[in-house]
Amino acid sequence: MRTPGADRQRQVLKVLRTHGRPMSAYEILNAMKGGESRLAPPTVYRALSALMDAGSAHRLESLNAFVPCQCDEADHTPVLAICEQCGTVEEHADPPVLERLSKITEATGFRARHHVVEVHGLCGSCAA
Amino acid sequence: MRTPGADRQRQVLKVLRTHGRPMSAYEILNAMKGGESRLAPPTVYRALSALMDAGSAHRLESLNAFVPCQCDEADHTPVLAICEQCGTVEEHADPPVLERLSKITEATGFRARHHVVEVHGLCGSCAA
DNA sequence: GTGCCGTATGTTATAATTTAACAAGGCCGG
DNA sequence: CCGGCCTTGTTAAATTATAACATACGGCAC
Repeated sequence: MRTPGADRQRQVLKVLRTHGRPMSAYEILNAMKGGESRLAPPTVYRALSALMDAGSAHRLESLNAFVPCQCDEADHTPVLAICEQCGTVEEHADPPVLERLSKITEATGFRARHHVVEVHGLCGSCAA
Repeated sequence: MRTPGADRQRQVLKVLRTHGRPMSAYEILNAMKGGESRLAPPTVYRALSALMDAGSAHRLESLNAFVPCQCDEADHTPVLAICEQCGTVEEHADPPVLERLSKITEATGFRARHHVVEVHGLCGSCAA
């Protein structure tokens, strides 16, 4: 299996959007099992993989969890702000900071290809 | 168990430094088993945890792997450049970029506490 | 010293996450 | 129709991480 079904992708994206917080692959799996009894992890992972390729979902590397993309831009590397208390994730776009990161790493001849930027802290509500 | 033994910590750090590339916890475990037959994952994870608290090791969130800290500063959040080809990791310090990340996320009232910044690409040797 | 308590350490077992490898179904050209 | 290929599904297992339980060590009251 290579290309995950477009229907599956939509289904996963819907679950992610409904939930409103980062979800682990198994949380997604269980949410989807409600409507369909037989469903295995690879199905979910493949759909997630396709969604991420399309930029419709992001993976939180530091949490092993996934969120739907919150902006509409197709291709972008987000800065993700993750609330340690309530789990909400805010998505920011900031090309200059990515540019800067590339510059820093290129000091040694490194060729930057992809950035992972996650900020942990407290969201406005939880910090108040 | 709370505090991992200082001896264990040194042992883990030595393995990490000897290896020269990111290691998974289980790679560390196996490397240590060479000299000592009975050794369990929690021992390694606890030592790693203490090393990271001390800033002597870093976790690569996007690889689920660990590297020894390459600079001497005690407390710092590194920018890690990870070569996708050969696996080497270069460590950079750049407070301004972290500052900038905090600024960006604080636009919504977010209070930044900890940054995860990893750049994937090709190191100088592999890009050549 | 001896017995008790708390901290440090170790181990077993299992949970959670991810992927490899195999199997089955459907569509298209011949 | 039939054979191959692309898509999808499933089983099983590898990898990563932690909870919960068990043990040992060391000080301190007595």
